[in-house]
Amino acid sequence: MSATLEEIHNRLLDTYGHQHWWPGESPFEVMVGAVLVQNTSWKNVERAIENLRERDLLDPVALHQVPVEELAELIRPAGYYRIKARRLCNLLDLVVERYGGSLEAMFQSSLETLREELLAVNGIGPETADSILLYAGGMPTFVVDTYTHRVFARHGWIDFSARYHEIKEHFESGLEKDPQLYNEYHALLVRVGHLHCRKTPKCAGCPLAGLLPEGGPREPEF
DNA sequence: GACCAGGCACATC
DNA sequence: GATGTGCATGGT
Repeated sequence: MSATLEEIHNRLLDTYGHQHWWPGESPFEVMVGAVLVQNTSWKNVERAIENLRERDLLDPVALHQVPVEELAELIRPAGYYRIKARRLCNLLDLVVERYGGSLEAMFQSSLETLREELLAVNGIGPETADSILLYAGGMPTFVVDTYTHRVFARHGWIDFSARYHEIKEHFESGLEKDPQLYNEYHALLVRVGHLHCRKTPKCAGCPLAGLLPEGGPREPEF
């Protein structure tokens, strides 16, 4: 590896600046957004969240009262609306039944315990769980997404076959255990990925282009 | 019209 | 463990 994790981060930060992901939103709104954004553009998620806000449903107990069919219609703009409604209900069951509807109480749990509990919810996978823990709870867990995988594999910094947990460990073992840093790093990777590292790479103008291996980006099948 | 987006569960081999 | 498929709206 020709650049450290910190150097890569700083290069991205110099280019794009702070991303302010989920800065002024409530933890609950962040949690809902984490589910709705699964394989979906953020723009669509915003419309769905607006629908909930207009009805004062951005509250765990209030949203828990809403029948799943009604919830589905409200979040329709986010896509996959029927399955996401079910997933939100599953998550709300955990929040309300185990933590009395208090996210504050929920985030008192240890990172390890809470991560297990979230992963046990049908519809919450590793990325959604880590997004909730990091962005809603401020807990130090690194979020890995498609762009993280793609950007790092194409530069030869990890293997294309690396699994979620391996990539997460790669970052967490090479960085200070700092939620702010994890937050910014992940957001910056999404930013550079969105601009330069989609299914077909656009390396011209990419701040990481100078770090590419000989012959350009690695390409198995993505 | 084709392609894509801040995944996940489930079926099958 | 590795692949393949369904889920769905809205932007480019």
